[in-house]
Amino acid sequence: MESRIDRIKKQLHGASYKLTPQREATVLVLLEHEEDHLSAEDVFLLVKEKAPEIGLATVYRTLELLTDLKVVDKINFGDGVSRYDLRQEGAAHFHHHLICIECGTVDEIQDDLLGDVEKIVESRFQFKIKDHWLTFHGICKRCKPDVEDGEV
Amino acid sequence: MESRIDRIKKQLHGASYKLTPQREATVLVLLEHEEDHLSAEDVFLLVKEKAPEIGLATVYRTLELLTDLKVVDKINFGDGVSRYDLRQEGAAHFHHHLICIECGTVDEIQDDLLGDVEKIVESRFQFKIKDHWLTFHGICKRCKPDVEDGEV
DNA sequence: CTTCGTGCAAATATTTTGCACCAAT
DNA sequence: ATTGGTGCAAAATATTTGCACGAAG
Repeated sequence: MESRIDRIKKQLHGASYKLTPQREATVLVLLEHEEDHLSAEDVFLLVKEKAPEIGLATVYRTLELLTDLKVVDKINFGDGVSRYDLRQEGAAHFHHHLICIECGTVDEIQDDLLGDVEKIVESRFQFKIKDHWLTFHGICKRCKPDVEDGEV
Repeated sequence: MESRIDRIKKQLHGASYKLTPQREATVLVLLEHEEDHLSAEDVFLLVKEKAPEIGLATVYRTLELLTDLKVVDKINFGDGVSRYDLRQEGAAHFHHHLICIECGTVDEIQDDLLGDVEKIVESRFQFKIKDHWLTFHGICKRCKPDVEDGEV
């Protein structure tokens, strides 16, 4: 069976790029932290553990490359920093985020919630949708004082 | 009849801030460019025309103040710059954006499209929604080659 | 030997902060 | 006098770029 990194390697090769050790280490960090929303600096520090000689500029260049290839999405939560999220393979759409204004946690929603909304927007505004970004700000279940939440 | 700027003035006073000439010039620029999505630098250059002695730091401080008071929303389209949008008065929710990947135009949608989606998210994830950000990327009607668009 | 990719340092861009000064109580 | 607000310059942050060098065909 073909692994995720193999497929990313093929994508790179298909676009005439090499999977150098630095790029591989970067992709591995992203795979190992799929749940997180790492900044370039975060990625840099984690990659440094595998490949201490790597430079921050290379991480930026790799992340930009992966963004162009649609391997990752570059997202922005309004703090001054860009964050990088691996795309779900084969996902038609970008996933959504729930940001807790109490604790700052960012949860992801993979569900496709916008099918109906997109139909409305496409017909009402004659706008051909290619992708969407949906973020909710609010209070997550862990911070809701009035709820006795079973698990976490 | 009470004007928009008067109400903003009252909001400032209510929070123990003054509407200084610099702040007033900044708010006026925002009111005159309600359709646009101005960066701090954009606002600065426009305010300079009314009040040439103003400093960029003051514009930043004013925009931050207005953001805190929820007079404006600070938004981020992924280029490295924050942009500032006047809130619709009385709007329960932030408006949505349509970004054209061909021509870069940003259109606004005031419609509240997410009522049903929010209900689902609140119950499924036990997440109390306070606000949302929805942006669509795609091709606007002006850039669609196959459509003979009547107006605009 | 040519191309692509890298590390480092310098440059750039954006936003924030320190501080002295000014205006209005 | 005290407070809040400002302009300017410097600092802090985040990201990009120039360049010489190294690795791989």
